[in-house]
Amino acid sequence: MAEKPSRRDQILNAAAELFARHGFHGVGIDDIGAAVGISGPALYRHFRSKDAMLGEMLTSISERLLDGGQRRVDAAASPDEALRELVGWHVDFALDDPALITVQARNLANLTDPDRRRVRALQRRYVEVWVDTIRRTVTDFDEPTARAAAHAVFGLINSTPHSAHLDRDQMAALLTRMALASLAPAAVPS
Amino acid sequence: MAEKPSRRDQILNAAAELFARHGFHGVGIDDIGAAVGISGPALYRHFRSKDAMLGEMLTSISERLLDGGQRRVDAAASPDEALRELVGWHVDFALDDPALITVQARNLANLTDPDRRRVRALQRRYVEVWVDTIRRTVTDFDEPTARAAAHAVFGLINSTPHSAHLDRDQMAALLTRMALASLAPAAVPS
DNA sequence: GGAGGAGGTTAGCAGCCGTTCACATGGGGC
DNA sequence: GCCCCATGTGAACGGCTGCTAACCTCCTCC
Repeated sequence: MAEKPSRRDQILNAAAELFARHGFHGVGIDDIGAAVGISGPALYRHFRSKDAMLGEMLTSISERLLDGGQRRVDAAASPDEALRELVGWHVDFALDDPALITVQARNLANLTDPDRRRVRALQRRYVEVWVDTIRRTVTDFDEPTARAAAHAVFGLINSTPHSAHLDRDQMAALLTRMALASLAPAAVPS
Repeated sequence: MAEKPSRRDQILNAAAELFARHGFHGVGIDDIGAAVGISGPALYRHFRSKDAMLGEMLTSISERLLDGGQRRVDAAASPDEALRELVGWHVDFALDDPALITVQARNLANLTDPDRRRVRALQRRYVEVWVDTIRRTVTDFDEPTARAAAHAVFGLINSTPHSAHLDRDQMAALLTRMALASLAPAAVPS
């Protein structure tokens, strides 16, 4: 028997979709309700506020990203493999949950202060995993450069939602190839 | 004598900064006014509406991107040079105007229908310039793949605003290197 | 079979926000 | 010197939106 998603999760999924498409402020409480077949204020039986929905959404994404990434790096046998695993992990995430990735990339500013602090902290730790892994394979990057490179790769991979012209597998292959190529050590013209 | 920016342009710049930081709906008319030292409704002496500001902002960015890109490609002597020029152009743009790039990447959804159509059309033409250039240098990409690759490179380059840890020149060098590497023909393991 | 809680409904309120209005003012051309 | 238009102001309005309130209806469990 497949897991029946709880009402909370239904709501969160629908809200993520809407937030991704129209932006946090562009979506009304009634819209979210309508998307799950109930209407407006019924949402308050499940969440304290609209802000709370965004907060829960973003902290959960950030936690999943961080510990999935950490786990894969820990399990990898070599730095190169770690990097490939990390790229694969992020690509899969972005392709499987484009709405969540979009919301996370765009709507940090709409969080409550405490929520934002929490999410920021998680994101920093995730970036740190990337920075360490990158520096173990691309030896000519100093730390700030590696950090900037990590953000650039996120941008590359997270671009997914804007172009659905390829099927999932082709897209995964393309993004993986491009991401790894962009992080390859500088080609030294002999 | 330096160009004195017209009031309109002052407003547009301030609004771009605010839209980039808080999102279109997260910024009030009064906020924009305050940012240029006038207050609230005075803006209506210069723009018909808040939507009109976003509309003008995005069409002007899209036009500048398109014809700068087109010009550089036309002036290039070889496909490889054309691609390098295109990457350099987009990188410069993103680094010089991070707010505009951010707004363009995130706030398409907030445009009026006719404005959105206009901007979409311009963006499509810009992407087409990239697709053609990419396909002339990376011969193993079919058209949909090249289009997806172009979007991915935009994501990579537009990630700029999220990481200001490097100075402009280093950042430009890094982004250019990564973008070109990500588009290099697939390394065939001999 | 009656009590009660979970989850839903509609009506309404309060605050915000884009926009308009009536009015001030100051610098240039006749 | 006067007029007038460009530019700015504060007050007010109307609609939208997040949230609360009051009420209904099952389903469950003793």
